[in-house]
Amino acid sequence: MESGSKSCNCELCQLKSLFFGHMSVNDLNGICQIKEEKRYFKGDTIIMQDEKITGFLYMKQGLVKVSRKSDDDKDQIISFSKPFDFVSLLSIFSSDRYNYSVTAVEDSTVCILDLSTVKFYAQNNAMLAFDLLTKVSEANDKIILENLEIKRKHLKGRVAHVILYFADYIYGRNEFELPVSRREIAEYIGMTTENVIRTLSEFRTDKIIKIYGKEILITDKKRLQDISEFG
Amino acid sequence: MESGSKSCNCELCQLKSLFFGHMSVNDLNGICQIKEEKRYFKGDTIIMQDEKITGFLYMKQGLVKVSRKSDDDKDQIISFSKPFDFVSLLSIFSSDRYNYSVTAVEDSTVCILDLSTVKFYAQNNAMLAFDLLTKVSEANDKIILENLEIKRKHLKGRVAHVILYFADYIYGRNEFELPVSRREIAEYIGMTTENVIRTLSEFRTDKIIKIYGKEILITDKKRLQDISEFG
DNA sequence: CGCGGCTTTGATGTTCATCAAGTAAAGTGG
DNA sequence: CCACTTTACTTGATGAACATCAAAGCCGCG
Repeated sequence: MESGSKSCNCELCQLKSLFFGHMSVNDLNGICQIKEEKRYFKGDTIIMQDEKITGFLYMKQGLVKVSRKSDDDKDQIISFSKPFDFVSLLSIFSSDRYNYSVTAVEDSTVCILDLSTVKFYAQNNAMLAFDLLTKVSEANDKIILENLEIKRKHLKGRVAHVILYFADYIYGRNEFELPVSRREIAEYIGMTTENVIRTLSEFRTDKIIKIYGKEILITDKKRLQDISEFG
Repeated sequence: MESGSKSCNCELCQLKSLFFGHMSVNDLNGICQIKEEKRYFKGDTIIMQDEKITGFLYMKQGLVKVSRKSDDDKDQIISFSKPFDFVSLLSIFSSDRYNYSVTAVEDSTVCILDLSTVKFYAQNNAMLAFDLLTKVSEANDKIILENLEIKRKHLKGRVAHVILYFADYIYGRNEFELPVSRREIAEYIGMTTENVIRTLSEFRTDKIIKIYGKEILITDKKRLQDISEFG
């Protein structure tokens, strides 16, 4: 079923099913021909706030932060997202410019399709559009729920929550290297850098975690969960 | 083109274009036959968190709050929404139960369609699915941006922001009756009821607003905007 | 008429931001 | 490669912002 001239492996991509499970092999090849796979290094900007939206992006690998710079020039981090979370979905169907920036916090690989092409297919393939609808809805729900969760906690609970977020949701283990700076944690939970540091130090003093620079090791998970839940 | 037995006026509804601009007259009549128009009074619960999602709702008239009760039994208000904001879109395509409650804060009229029917149409009508995609994306974007805006402000800025939100966005005039209690404002901006009241009193003392119970009159809008922006 | 919820104000204490100062780490240019 | 600059991290001291507690008035409703 090789039809195009360019080598194309989208059919084998494990992410195919997420959006394109309901596309014909022909259409998939059509999309595949125009895709561009791009690699970003930690710190690279993938999407810049206020830029015109021309691409449909999805992450194959890595970790990114979604953030927004407000009028007073301060960054607020909206979410840390890994593959299958599809952060670029945030405003591509509702705006012509990005409301948020996306930055790699770990080396990341992204597939880029031409947005108008994807829109064209979506407008002609109800199942594809419906799949996108589901994904957009899921991605947004996750962000809103997570932000509510953080909002109802105090400083310590928020910091505990973030550590658990990385341990359980992002890495799936109790020892990991923090992919972000103390300041970025602060921008995420809406507290100051100093207080994030102070809280981490306090957790260390209380033997809840061990810290070696960016390395975090959770030694008393139960306590951490209690603090997150409220304490 | 009268085909059904039930009287049906969806074709005349001004909201038709929002979702169903790309449906055939026949399909529209099909949907219209099963629609139920329902009236709610101030205080009524329209959607209950954790309930099974069976309906596709949209507001024709009124004002509602979208809120979530957390584990510790406290309410957090996510947004105040008026017609065309389509709050029920929040999780109907990503979850089988509601993540949020919706409550009328003014008398409200809502149209209810059977969700599985709407899904069926969406899965067979790409333009309809695409329209829904746009709406879902818009509704979520608005919520996320608004919450970021509030998050970066302090108490006074938040209260000022809420007053301006009602004045400019909801009512379009500088004199209006607050549709919500002080406590609900507090639940929305993430502060205590006492401090919301204190701040309102302070604005009154400073001759920025006048207060007669629930009636608010903005007398110094420039100041209020400055405080909201940051002061 | 009395009860419960909403509103208001004051007093008090806690939480958190800010300021300051210093160390460590990492990038930059000669 | 080293001096230099910048950025990240850390801790302490102080004061501001905010929550909590308490008490009382108000209003609607059974």
